[in-house]
Amino acid sequence: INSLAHYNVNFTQAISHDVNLHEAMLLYPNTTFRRDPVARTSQAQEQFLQLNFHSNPEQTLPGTDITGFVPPVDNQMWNLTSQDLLYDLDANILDEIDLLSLVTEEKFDPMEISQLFEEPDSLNSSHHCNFSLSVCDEEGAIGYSSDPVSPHYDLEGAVGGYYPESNKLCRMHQRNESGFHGDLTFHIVHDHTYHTKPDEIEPTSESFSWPGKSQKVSQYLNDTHRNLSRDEQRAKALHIPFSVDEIVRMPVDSFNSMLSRYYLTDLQVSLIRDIRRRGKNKVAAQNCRKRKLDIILNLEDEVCNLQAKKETLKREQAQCNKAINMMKQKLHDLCHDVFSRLRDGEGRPVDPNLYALQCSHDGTVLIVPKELVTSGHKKEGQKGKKKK
DNA sequence: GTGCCCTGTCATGTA
DNA sequence: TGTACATGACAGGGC
Repeated sequence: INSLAHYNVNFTQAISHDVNLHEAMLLYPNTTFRRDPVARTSQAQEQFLQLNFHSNPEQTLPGTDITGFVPPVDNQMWNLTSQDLLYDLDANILDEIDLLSLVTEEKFDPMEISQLFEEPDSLNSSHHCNFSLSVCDEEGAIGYSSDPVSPHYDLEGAVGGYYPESNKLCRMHQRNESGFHGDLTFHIVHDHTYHTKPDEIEPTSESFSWPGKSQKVSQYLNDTHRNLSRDEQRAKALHIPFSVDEIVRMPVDSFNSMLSRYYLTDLQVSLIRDIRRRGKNKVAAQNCRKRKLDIILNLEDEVCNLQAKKETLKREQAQCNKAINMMKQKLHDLCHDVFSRLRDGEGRPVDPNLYALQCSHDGTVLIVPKELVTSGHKKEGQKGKKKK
């Protein structure tokens, strides 16, 4: 604040002259680039898609006189303004894209990146922002500045002072604990975490970090350490203002509406579409495998059932064979008993080797010479061996 | 080191 | 034509 007063900065000139891209974002009535992070995390997607329209356009349109947004020298007012103005005007998208290309490389080398961050030349050159206030952003800063007396305000990427080209010059700033850059006039800490859950952002005692290294690198390592999916890491690195889950589950209408309403770079749109495609396919693959497993299990059950049925049929067949053999034995015994009682006309026993018993259709039993029986059987057998 | 299993991803086909 | 879904094939990681 003191520096603000001290330098007597004309924000109107600063914004309107040097920050065309974000000025356009601010002046565009339908811009959805401003979002309430609290609402984002607590409201349904259909709501956050329209968050922008809940706000009074006049409040979001500083017009040509941004002094209305520049707070008086009042800490509280400044905090409100920094939240209102700077939170979602994330000027680091392209910055993040560049970093993403580093962190998503398969051959990503943290040491190489860390060297980039450590190089004094790159640090010095990074401050050549094409910005009247010549400040650089605190990338990946978590949460708003809670220090109302902090005299450091970073307007780049906040009020909209952001050129992609200049950003390239401004990226990769070494950060320190206080977030203070010695040659910076203003420093506004704003939230790049969007909707991400606090536990995904806040470092824990378990997460490791490299002293002196960029929070970005540390965050990447933390993300990896926490097993964030690759798409989650990509989305976070590219500041995609939606969670992977939201992107995947979003109805197609809402999805298309989101793509058209929100100011998204081509790379962001491409990533979002890839995330959605991969997410959908991941679920489909899971369902497919589950289905295949169910089919296999069902087939195994069916095999078990058929095997059990086969065993039952085998047992039934054995019982039937046993019954048939018993009946044959009874028939043999019965025939033997009958022939033992039979006598021919001369009172002699009938030889069972020469005669056989034959049942007619009317139930009468005849004693037939086996010659006739065998010849008759031969005849029947020649007809088709149907009767035995 | 190797094999198996699980999971994510891609390519392709279908509705 | 775009989208969702299903599925085979492949790769990578874990055990």
